[in-house]
Amino acid sequence: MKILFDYIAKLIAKNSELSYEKVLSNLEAPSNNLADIALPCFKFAKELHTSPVSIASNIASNITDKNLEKVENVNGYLNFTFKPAFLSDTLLKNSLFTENEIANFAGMKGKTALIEHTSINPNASPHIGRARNALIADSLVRVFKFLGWKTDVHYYVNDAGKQIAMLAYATKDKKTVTFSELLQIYIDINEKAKSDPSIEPEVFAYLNRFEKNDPKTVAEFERIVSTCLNGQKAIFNKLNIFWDKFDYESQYIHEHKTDAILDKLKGNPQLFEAEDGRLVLDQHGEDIGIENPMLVLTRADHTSLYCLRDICYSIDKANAHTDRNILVLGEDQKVYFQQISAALKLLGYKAPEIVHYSFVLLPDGKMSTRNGTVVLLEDFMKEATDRVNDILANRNGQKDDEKAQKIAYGAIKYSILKCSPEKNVLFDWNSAFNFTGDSSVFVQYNYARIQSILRKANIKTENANFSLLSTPNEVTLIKELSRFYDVVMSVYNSLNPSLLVNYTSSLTAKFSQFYSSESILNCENEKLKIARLALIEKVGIVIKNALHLLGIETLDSI
RNA sequence: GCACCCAUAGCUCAAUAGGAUAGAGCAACACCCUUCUAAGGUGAAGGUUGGGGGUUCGAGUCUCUCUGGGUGCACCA
Repeated sequence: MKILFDYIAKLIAKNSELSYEKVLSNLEAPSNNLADIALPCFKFAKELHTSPVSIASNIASNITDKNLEKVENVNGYLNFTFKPAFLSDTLLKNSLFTENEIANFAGMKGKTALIEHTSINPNASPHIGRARNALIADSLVRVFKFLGWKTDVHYYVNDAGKQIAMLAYATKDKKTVTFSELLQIYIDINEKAKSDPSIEPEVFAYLNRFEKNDPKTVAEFERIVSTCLNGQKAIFNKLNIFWDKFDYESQYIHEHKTDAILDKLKGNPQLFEAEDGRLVLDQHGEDIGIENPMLVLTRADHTSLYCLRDICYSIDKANAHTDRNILVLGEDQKVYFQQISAALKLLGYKAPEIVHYSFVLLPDGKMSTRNGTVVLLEDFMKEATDRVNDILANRNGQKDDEKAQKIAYGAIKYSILKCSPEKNVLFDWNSAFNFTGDSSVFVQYNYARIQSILRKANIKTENANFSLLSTPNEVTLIKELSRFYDVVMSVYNSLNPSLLVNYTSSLTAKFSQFYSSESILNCENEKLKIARLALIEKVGIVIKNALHLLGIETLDSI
């Protein structure tokens, strides 16, 4: 579409007193079908001392162009409609569709991004709320890679916390521990600790021995953490989500890395020692949304607390000196992150760019790992796969695990990524398995239709004449197709993958409408047939790329 | 109590850095498979964009306020 904006801006600049730059920055591509491109003239009214309507109609009457079908004033909007043949040909020849084209054009090749995400506590199987973190971040990683970036994806493993101590304590007499039983063990020990006051001190004794690097305790912690982390990784890997590096919180304890930070803060007026010896950062005056912003860095004995280790970790990440440093974090950590950011600023480091997301809610309220009111990601994955497999058996006469997984996992990702990150997502088992309408299945299904047609046609499309594509359905589809690059860039700029879901959905709907109203293979005109085949080939490429950026796979047949 | 986020059709969500007639899907209604995959398409129906004020030529979008939901508020991670 950029190329047409440029075309119109030049045309207007030549035929009016408005400058090219001013026009270009005010042009719009209306989503209604009143015009292909429009210039709202309201802003120019003061400067030109004329009404928007007369500005638009004056310019309209000045312009004649062989590629335009219509130039008109509609209530102060200067509306341009291109001849369909020109529009189709120009857009299909000049828009960017492939990874190569887009990465080359974007001009960001070789830039580096460190992205940390998920980083959930290694205490249980992840629930679908946590999955939101991984899905959003993974899509961003894919977008950065697509644009030519080198990404370094990190996972911060909180392997030194009270919850690990609890699990270590609860499993101390067990010979083996499996991933699947951890959640129940965690729920049980939390329940038990409520009524048995002797447990808590024992747990803290565990934690204390761990921090003192007692080999036996460290091994017990490690057993829990590795069991859990491996289980979590396996689930995410099934969803094609991977990390480059796992950073362990315990290194900051065992290697005393936090000491350097305390040294650096020594003498700083914001740092003070409380009566009992704790080291505290007074953050009054910083832009932090709580009444009494204090960040407690250490215990009374000056051993580090989580936030100090987190600051240390953030500095390690900052010292990687990547072009961008991004962190995906739940909304529950907003204030905490503000505090960490302020502390980093004080120490002379830049905080990561942050992407917050809201929680997934169940129809009866919130999820809670401790109470066991959660929907586990792996349960959701399994149930969805089974249901899709049943449908496949019904349609095709046989089950197909590989297809079922691609479809089911796609549906999960699509439904979670569809919502804007700042909004709560409502998860409902009753409507989670709707595979019709606005879902990834609809997109995958139409992709399969395209591939089926291309297989049957088996014709080379290189010499296609795009100017033959002029029906309203074709033009609408082509306009939508040409937006792909802009959408990828919006996701890059806003760090919001839901835009890509909307686009994919809308592109597919437009293809589907074209498909049902125009014949492709049975098209009587051979040249038109080739042009249409070339068009759907490009639609297929964009759908495949768009889904790929969401972490969703395509199928050549369903 | 204070701070931040959210509120759009019966339900789940859109609305391209304020722009024209607020769009999809689900559910409910009427149609369309001798035709490229019907997990599809077409039509009709569904809205005082939570309430009230303000800014603007123009507000779902910005602002103030009220209501309701989410999240958080020093020695947890």
